[in-house]
Amino acid sequence: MEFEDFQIGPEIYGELLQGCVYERALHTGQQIHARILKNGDFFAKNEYVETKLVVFYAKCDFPEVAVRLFHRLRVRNVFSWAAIVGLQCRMGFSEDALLGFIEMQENGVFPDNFVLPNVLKACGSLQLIGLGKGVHGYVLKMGFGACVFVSSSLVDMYGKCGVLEDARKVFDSMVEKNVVTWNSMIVGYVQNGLNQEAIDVFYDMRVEGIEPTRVTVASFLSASANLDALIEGKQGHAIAILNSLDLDNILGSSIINFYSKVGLIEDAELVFSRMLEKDVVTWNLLISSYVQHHQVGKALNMCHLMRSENLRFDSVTLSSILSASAVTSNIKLGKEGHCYCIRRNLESDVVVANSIIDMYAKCERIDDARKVFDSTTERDLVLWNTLLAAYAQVGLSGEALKLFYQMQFDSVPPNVISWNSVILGFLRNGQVNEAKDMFSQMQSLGFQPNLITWTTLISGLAQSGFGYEAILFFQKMQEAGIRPSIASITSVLLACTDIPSLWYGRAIHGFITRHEFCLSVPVATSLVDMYAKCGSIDEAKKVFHMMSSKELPIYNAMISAYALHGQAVEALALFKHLQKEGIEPDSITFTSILSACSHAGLVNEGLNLFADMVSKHNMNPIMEHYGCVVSLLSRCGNLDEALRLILTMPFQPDAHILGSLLTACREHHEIELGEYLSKHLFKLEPSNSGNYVALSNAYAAAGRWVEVSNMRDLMKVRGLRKNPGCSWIQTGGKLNVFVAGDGSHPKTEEIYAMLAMLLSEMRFMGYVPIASNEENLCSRAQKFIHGFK
DNA sequence: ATAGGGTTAG
Repeated sequence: MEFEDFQIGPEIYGELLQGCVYERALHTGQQIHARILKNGDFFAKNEYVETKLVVFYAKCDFPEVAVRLFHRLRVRNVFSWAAIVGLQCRMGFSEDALLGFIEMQENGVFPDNFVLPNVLKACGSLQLIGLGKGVHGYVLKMGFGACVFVSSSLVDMYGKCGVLEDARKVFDSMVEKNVVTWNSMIVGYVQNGLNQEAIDVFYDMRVEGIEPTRVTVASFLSASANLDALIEGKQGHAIAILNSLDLDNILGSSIINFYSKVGLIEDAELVFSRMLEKDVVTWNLLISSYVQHHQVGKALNMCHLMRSENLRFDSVTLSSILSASAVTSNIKLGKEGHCYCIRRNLESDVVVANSIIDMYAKCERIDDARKVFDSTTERDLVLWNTLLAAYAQVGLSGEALKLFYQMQFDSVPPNVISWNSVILGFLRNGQVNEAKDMFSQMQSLGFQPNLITWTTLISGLAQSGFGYEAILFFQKMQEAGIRPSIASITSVLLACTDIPSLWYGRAIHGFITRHEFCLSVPVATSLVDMYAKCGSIDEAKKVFHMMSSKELPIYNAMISAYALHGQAVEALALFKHLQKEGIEPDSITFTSILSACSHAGLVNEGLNLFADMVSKHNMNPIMEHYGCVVSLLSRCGNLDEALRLILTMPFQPDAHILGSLLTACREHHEIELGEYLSKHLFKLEPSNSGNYVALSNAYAAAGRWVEVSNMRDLMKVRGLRKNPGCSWIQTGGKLNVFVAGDGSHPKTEEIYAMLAMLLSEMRFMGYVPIASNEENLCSRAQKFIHGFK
């Protein structure tokens, strides 16, 4: 028998093509295709072979050829339709897939259980819940509900459309479930933020004894990461290892994401280092994790390494880089990032655009932020909120409010974050009543104030000098059942400092202890500050010594406390101790220690420290540092040198530093210079009562009592609050009455008696006199007595 | 049929 006698039919080629589909062997399949064509029409025009060719090219993702062959088909059966719909689905052409689904029915071909999963997938990705429900009806009518592939796709479709109740109904009604069914349910919950439900389904699945796959574990890890669920996530990692799941990019990324979100960066780094192949997502995860934990240097280093692995930055990488620029106010890096986005066409991405706007805002370039905002076409809620927050931050409440109305005009309804920013904007601009008004408006419109709303108010009120109201809001927050955060506690402590009220301060301290808040560094720092400023250095010391591991901020607070109480020796000792502990002092430390020297009149120590700060610690002095030195120089009567320093320092003098010189003018009877400085000061800060007090004191020192009482009237007219310094004006005023009364010199005892009265009056007004108040008053009184003798 | 990453308020 001759070999040629075997008749090889067209079906054999169909089988061969099917083999190529399984193997995804494009090249072999193309050779078979060539042979079919060579063999002539009997083979090439066979319906089975033609269909198989379409299926082959479709499965091998060769859309041009697949579609061309499909259009040439004389008979389009359910198999070729399924191949084309599936191809369009895989290529992301969901609309075309659905058009195919409709067209096949118009041509009398009934979709089968191979087409339906793709159709449902297309409905899901387009979120066409109406059509999806229609397909669901078709599935039930045609009896495909029992097919686990179809029903799992229904679960997925409902999940993608956000209708979790229906996804669950389909899921629960399924008699036969496989791991994909379970996975689809878990994924549906995770993607819709129902993380706890996802975890519950995962546990049910374990009880049923279904072996998890990479998909299961990856989704479970996402849910754990979103819930900060440490134990669950670690279990997920353990399951991945115990089941010897392949650590591919997706599973690996999920593990890294989990560790990053719960703050275990070292573990994230370890998993990263063990991954054999990494893609842009893997790198981005570690980069954004570094940025979120303010390790910008490490993040940028990772960017360089990523580039050396020949991976391109994408929009996610860029939003991390721009965030890094924002948190460090690095405008140079930010602009480079912005340029990169323009070159690579990434600015059209809303998240990237948002990061660019935020970057410019945080680098104090609000006009540039606005320009970028105006250039965007697609504006989501976050984008509006970012610009709103930028205006609020700097107290441009009018702009913020305009934006708040404009976003509603553009049909973007504000959320709690938007309301919080508007409130913040008012508070930063000193518009306390407007802020409170917005607070009640938001509630009447059905928005529940959250922790940040309350904290914004408490902090804003405390900073604007409404200490009592701040404390009241803190109490109201408890009544609303919101547990305070560290930020709200430090804010309410600031409120106690503002009043100042040792009584409330102690009450808040008691609250902290009762509610078992751990004495964290920021809380302890605020407590030290509060006790010091409310007059109890002993309690400040007690809190300070309670902290076992001390960090720089609490040292700074304690040094500043000693400075305030005139205990410069203790401040200097603590300053030395901190350096012995190996802690490098910062700019704030020097502000405190210099002010201690300045209050105690330790001229040489202060000048030496100032010199050390510049030469040994390589720091650029800020206004406060100059202020202390100016005050030191003034104190020893070196007004010329103080003025020279002000004129040569690298910035315009602020009200505080001029005020400090003004105070010196009082001490040294330089009334002309004092008046000259005052003119500038009232221009700079017309509402700073300290300036009025300082000038009044200068007048008082010169015995010009008419001007003293004029200044008091001026303060009254301008609605300025009385502060502890005002008592000194009164002292001057009353001394004058003494002197003028019968022409005799005032007696020491009587003056002291009067000072005692003043101190009790201060207490009555709610001020807790601190040691320096008493010392100041007494020493000044003595000077007067000498002056009058 | 199912899977991973980035943005806003104190």
